[in-house]
Amino acid sequence: MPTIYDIAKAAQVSPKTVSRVINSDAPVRLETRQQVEQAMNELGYVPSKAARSMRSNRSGIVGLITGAVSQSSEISEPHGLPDLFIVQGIQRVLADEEITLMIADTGGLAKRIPTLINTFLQYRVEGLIYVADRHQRISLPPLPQGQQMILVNCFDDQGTPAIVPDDQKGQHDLVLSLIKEGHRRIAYLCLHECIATDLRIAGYRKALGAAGLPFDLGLVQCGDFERCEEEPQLQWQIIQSWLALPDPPTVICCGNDEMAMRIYGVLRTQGMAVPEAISIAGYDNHRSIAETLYPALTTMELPYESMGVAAAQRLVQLIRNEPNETPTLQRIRGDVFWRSSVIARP
Amino acid sequence: MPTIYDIAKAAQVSPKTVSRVINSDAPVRLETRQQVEQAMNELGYVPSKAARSMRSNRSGIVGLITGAVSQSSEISEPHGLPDLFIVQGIQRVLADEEITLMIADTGGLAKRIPTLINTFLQYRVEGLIYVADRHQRISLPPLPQGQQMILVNCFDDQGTPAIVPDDQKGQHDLVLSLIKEGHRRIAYLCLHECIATDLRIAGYRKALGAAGLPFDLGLVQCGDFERCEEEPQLQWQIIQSWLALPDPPTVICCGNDEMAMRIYGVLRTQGMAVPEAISIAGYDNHRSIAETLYPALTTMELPYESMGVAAAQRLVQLIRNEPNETPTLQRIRGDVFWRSSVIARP
DNA sequence: TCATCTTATGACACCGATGTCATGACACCG
DNA sequence: CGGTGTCATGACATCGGTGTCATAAGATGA
Repeated sequence: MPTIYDIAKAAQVSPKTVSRVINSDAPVRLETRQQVEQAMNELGYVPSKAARSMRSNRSGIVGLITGAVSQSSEISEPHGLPDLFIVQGIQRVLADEEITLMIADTGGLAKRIPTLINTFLQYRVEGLIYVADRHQRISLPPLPQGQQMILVNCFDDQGTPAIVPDDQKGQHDLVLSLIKEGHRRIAYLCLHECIATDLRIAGYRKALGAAGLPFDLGLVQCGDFERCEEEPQLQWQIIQSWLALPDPPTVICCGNDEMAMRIYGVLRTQGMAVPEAISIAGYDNHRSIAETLYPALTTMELPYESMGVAAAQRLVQLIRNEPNETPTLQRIRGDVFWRSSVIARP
Repeated sequence: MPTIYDIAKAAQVSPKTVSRVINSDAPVRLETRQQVEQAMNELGYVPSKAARSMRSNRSGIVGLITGAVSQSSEISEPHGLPDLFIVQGIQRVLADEEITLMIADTGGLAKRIPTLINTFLQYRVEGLIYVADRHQRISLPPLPQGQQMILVNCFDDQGTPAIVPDDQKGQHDLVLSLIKEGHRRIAYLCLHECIATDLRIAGYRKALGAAGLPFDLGLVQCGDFERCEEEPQLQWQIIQSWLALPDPPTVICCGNDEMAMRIYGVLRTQGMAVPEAISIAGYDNHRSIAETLYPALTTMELPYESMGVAAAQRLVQLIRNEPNETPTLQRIRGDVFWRSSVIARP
């Protein structure tokens, strides 16, 4: 691979002049420039980032740590929307900023994180991004002074800037949409106990309150049986108990789109049509499910892509040392995606 | 960030001795070593890969180009198994080899590829991997002499080493499994015309032939209507026509798991139970669909993860200049995943 | 005891870029 | 015509490591 010295020799100028042509940071005579450019083309010159970043102290690299890439396949637990979508958003923003993304993967093992961070530090990354696979509280090892970091889909107690989904507002908005369509009895088959579930139940409750509807504790049940064999029966028992109520629900909100997909199966096995017999709503807007299901699923977007965009933008701000007034914990909102699994009620 | 010079000063040795401690490539007196190590710990020393790779000419980086990260969200076309799983496999192997992965994304625009390659060359990557989103023939711009590259899920005419799924064998094995379970009339609702479809139809046909069953052209239909509004009706028309045959099929193979999921909906809307009325098989083993559907879907694995592993291993071989006798085009086989959407026939 | 070898360490150049400063050629101005 | 400023270019040091070679101290052997 040729260097500026090779180019300099070929173009009969000094290496520094070649550098000037490359960076156009000082005037170069047209004729000289052309000679240099010709030499670069002929020799197939590609500048070395290593040499460059050594001098300039700017690597142009951001490191991203995630369990996304390998987690889902090693651990067979039910997974919601793949956090890959977060990476998408990040990637898009960084590409525009001409920053290269290095991705490392924990493989589901948190203990690998310090090693991965160390590798990134060796490359002198200008920023670090940690992406969690679900909304959670975390604690990462301390970083060198001045090393920027952003947390995505998680937060810590050290005041590291963090981007999380607005789960409360999300469930709130979804339930409000259902109420607007005439639903008055809204059941909620939620996920297991976790931060997202707590926030969403709070949002569900708040929406009911805002519409003057009573909060019926019996209409909120955990429908997450970790895909055990009896899950369909257990879920059907819950639904049956709801249907047996004097004032049964007209719509079931599911903890995520995967659960909604399974509920489709359960209901149909029992001869109940969606949405004619009962409406179903999901959560995540996991498009490969929500759009593909028949009928297509009404759901609340888990705004992973937007979260990625927000995270990258904020990191770029930090790197550029631009002032920003964003609170440490930044909650990102999603939209309701209205599809045919919910029908309006008179 | 401290350098070896800072460490050298603190430990009262020369920079070269610090280097020797780090690399343990020459004997260092125990006492000296401890002084150096203590200084490194106290100052929080992290070696600079940039400086290192400049001297040693080894970056420790492999570049990966894919449309995976952003494609699915920008382009709303039906997508099969996310090629992210390929990246998983690659990641796992490279992590073991202490190689760092840089990921760049075309954002669905092929014209960005030369720029992305150029960025990687600036980092002096030791190898390049191009991952396509579906099995296809491609053509990439020429690389500098000696630059190693591997194609995954695609191949070219220049003899670049390539890893592709064995689509023919895949459909063949799936159909053979169905035949073993007593199915004799096997319909195939395939995807639109493409390399994978051609190979799979060939495999389907070969399996029938091997079992002495006739190949009935009428039982192979394209069921891919690009998610248009009328898709369910159009699919139902095809299925109806099959059911009206004197000897109707007992199982429908779908082009992929997403199509199978939609067929579930169509059949159930028409009051037909899966698998009691008719069995369904998919393709891809897209686990978040196949395992979540109710009943769970029998399907052929599209071995993306294995392909990633194979690609990374082969690239490492090339980088290390190890001899290998693998053919240019390496076909990777998957397994049949037998679940409850297919029942045995007497 | 002296030549030879091994061990432990340092001096110095170099990898490929860029920042700083110097220099020569002109143009411009009074 | 001499001083000043701009343009175009080059010499040289530097970033943070590592490869090469030199060297001093101690061990080994005939």
